[in-house]
Amino acid sequence: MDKYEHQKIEAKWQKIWDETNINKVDLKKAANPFYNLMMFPYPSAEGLHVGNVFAFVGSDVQGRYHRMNGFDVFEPIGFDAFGIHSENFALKKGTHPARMVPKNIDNFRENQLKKVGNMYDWTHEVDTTSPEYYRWTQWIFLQLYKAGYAYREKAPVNWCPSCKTVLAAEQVINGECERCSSEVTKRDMAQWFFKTTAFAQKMLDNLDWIDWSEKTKVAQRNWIGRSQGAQVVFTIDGHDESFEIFTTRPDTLFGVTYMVFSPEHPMLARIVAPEQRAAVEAYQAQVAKMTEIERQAEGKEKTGVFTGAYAINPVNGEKIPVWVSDYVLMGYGTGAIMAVPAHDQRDFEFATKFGLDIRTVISPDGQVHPLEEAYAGDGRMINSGQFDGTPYKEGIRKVTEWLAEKGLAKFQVNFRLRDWCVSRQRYWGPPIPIIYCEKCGAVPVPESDLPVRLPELENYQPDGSGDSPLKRSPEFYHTTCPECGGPAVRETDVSDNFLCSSWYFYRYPSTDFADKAFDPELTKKWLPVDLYVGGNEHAVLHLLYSRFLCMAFKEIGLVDFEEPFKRFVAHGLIVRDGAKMSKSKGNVVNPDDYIREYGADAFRVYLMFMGAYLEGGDFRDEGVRAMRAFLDRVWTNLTPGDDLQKSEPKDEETLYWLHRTIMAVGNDIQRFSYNTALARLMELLNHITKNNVRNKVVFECYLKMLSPFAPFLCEEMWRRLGHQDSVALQSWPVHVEEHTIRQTVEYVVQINGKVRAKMNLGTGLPEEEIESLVLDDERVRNWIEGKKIVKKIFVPDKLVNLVIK
RNA sequence: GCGAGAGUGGCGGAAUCGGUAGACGCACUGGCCUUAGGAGCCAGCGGCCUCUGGUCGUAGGGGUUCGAGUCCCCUCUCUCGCACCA
Repeated sequence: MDKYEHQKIEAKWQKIWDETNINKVDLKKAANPFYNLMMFPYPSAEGLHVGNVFAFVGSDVQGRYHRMNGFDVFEPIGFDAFGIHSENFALKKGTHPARMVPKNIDNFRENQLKKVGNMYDWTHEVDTTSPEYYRWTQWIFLQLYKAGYAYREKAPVNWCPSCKTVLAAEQVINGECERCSSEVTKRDMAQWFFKTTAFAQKMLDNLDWIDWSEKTKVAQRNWIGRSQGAQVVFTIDGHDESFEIFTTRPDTLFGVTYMVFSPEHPMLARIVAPEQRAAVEAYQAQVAKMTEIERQAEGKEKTGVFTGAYAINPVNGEKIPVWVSDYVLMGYGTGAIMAVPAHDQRDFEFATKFGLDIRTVISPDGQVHPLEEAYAGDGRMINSGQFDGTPYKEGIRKVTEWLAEKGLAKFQVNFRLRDWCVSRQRYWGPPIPIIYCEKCGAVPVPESDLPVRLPELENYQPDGSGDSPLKRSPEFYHTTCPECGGPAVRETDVSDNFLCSSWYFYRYPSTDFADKAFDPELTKKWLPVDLYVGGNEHAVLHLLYSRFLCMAFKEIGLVDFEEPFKRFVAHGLIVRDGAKMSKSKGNVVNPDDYIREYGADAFRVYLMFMGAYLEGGDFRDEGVRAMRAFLDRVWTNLTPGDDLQKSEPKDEETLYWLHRTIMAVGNDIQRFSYNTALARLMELLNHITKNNVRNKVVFECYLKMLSPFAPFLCEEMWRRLGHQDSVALQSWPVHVEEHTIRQTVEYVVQINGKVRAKMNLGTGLPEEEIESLVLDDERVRNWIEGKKIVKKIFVPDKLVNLVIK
C-alpha cells in the first residue's frame, strides 16, 4: 500500500471537482433547496485568516451533511472587497486598491479557498467591487430613497480623525473607531441616513421567533434598547417656550428638583438668562472639544452650569432650576431630562455636587430616610399629593394618565437604536447615486444611468476636509441635472461598506442576471437563507443592517419575507495556546503552512476537533499533528483488498459500534457538536483496528461519515474501494435501531447512591429478574448484610440503587 | 452598574432526560519493535489510603433528591456584549 500523500491526493481531487463542477446546483430545477450561507470574507493582502477557515469549514460540514441527506445544497462564496480596510492597506503599500483587490481575490480563490476543500459553487461568485455588483448596490440605495427610507440631514455625527470619515453608531466601539481604534469625535455634517429606526419594533418583535443563536439575539435586543415610559411637557417660566422630556419614571415627577439640558440642545440659546450666558457658552465650548471617550469616561465627575432659567413642573406648578450638563445626551430621548436625585444615581451625584435639593417621593415604608445614594427600589409614592400611597408601578401609569388628560404627557416608547449613517468620505466604495442641482435639489441618478462608476483616481487619500476624495475629480464631480439638464454636481461620498454586505446573499443565486439585482423567481425559491453560520462580532453590524434592509425590501415589495436568515448560528472564537491571536504577538496561524505540511483534511479535522464549534477552541500545533496521525491510521486500516467481507458484519460488537456511531455522528453534526462526532469516529476506528475488522460495508459507512470533515482523503479511499461516483454525493448511512442495542448491558449497582458493583446482565430483562440477580451477587450481599432494604430504584438497562438502613 | 455565558485531571475538552464523572485527543510514564526516532504497536495515567478494596473529588458554601457536574439559593472568579440611555 502506498503512503498517504496528501498533497498529491488533494491536488488531484481539487482539479477533478473543479473540472466536473461537482458542486454546481441547478438553481431552477432543484427539488429540495437548501441555501447554506457563510459570511463572505474581506480579501485581505495577508490572505485567509485561520478564523475564516474555522468558520467556513464548520459551515461546509453542514452543507455536505445536508447534501448527503437529500438536499440540493447551494453553497456560494464571494468577496466583500470594498471598504476602508482595503483602502487603508493600499494606501500603506502605495498601491491602488483597484489593482490590489483583484490580486487578493485571485489569491483567496485559487491558492486558499479551493485548497480548503469546501463545496463552493464557483459559478456564482460575487465581488462587491465589480460594477456589475455595485450597480445594484446603488440601485438599492435609490429604491430606499424613493420609498422614504433614505434621507439627508445635517447632524452631529461620529467622525474618525484617522480614517477621516464619519461612522455609523454601530461602528463606534467604546468611543473608538471599529476599524482603527482611534478616538471618535463629533462633527456636525450633512449626511445620508437609512431609517433603521422605522423597524426598531419589528426587529425586536421578530427576535422572539427567528431561529438564531441566543447570544446574537441578546446583543440585538440590547442594541435596539427599547424603553417604555412617558413624554412629559414642561414650560419655561417667563418664556413662551415649552419642551419635552422622556422619563421611565413619571411616578417620581413630584421629586423633580431641577432640569438638565444637553449642551447641544437648540433651545438653550433662547432661554439662558443674560447673566449666565457667558458661563453656559463657555461650558458648551468646553464640551464640544472633548472626545466621546473623555465625555463618557467611567466615574467621571459630573460637570454642569446653571442656565438662570426656571421650568414649571406640570404636576404641581413648582419653579425648578434648569441646568446644562454633558451627562445628558442629545442623541437619546429629547436631549433634556427631569432630574430626580432621590431616585436616580446620576441625578443624585449631580445634586450632591451642586447642592441641589434631594426630595424622596418613593419609600418602602412611607418614611423619609437619609440617603447615601439614590433609592431605586420598590415602594409607594409619598410627598406626591393625591397619589400618596400608590405603589410606584401603578403610579407610573396613573400619573401619566392624569397628565395626559390635561394634554401634558403621553405614553412613549424610546429606542436606543439610531438611524444608520451610510455616507463615507472615502474613495473605495460605491458612489452614492445622487445629483445636486441648484434648481431641482437632490435628484436620484436615473436607474438607466447606473452604475455611477467609481473613477480610477491616482490620488485617493482622504484629506479630512469632510469631503470625499471624489470631490477633487472635476470630471466626476461636475455633471448635468437629469431633470432640467442644467449644471449640477454629484454626491461625492461613497456608501458604507456594510451596505454592500447587507444584500450579497440575494445576488448569489442571480449572478446570471445582468438586468436585475435579483430574480424574483429564484429569490422566492432560495430565500430566505436556510442556514447562516458566522461570527457574533457582526451581531449589531452586518446582521442588524441585513435585517433592516430585508424589512425595507418587504415594504417596497421586492421580497415577500421580512427576515433574511431563517437560522443563524454563531460559531465561537479560536485562540492559540490560550491567548488571543494577533499580529503584534506573532502567534497568528497561517492556514497555508498547515495545509501544505499536514494537508487540508488534517487541518479541517483538527479545527473541528479542537473544541466545541459554538464555543471556540484553543489551537495547538500538536493537535494538528495528532489529527494527521488519525488520518494516517484511517488510510492504513481502511484499505481495499480481496480479503474484504462484502456484506454486513456478523458479530454483535462490530454491528453495535457501527450503528451506534452512525446514530451519534448524525446527531452530533446536527447540533454542531463536531468535536464529539469526530471522537465517535475515532472510537469506531479503534474498534476496527483492535479487532482487525475487514468489512467493506463498515469501511464505506466510515468514509461517508468522515467525508464532510476530510473530503479529499475520503474521496480517494472511496474510489479505491471501487466506486465511480463521488463519496460526497452518497446518501448518509442509516442506523438500524436493533444494532445499537447489545445483548447484555453493564448494570451499575448502587447502595445508597454509591456505586458498589457493576454487572453484565441481559438487555431488557424485567425488574424482578434483575433484582434477584443483583441480590445474589456476593459484593452486594456483603453490603446489605444485617441491613434492611427500604427502597429500590430501578432504571431499565442502566442501574439499580438499593437504599438500606 | 445592567445583560448573557462560563468555571470539570498536567492540557484541549466529553457527559441530550438528574443515573458509572473525566469519552475522544494531547502531554507524560513503562514496555515492544528499531541502526535510529519528533514513526508504529501494547499498557498505565484525578488526589489520598491500610491498594483484588476503600475514600475524597466537577470554583466555594448551603439545599432538594434514593442519587447532583447537571436542579434551587448564596458567594467568588473569568469571558463577552451594552453602558451617564433618563
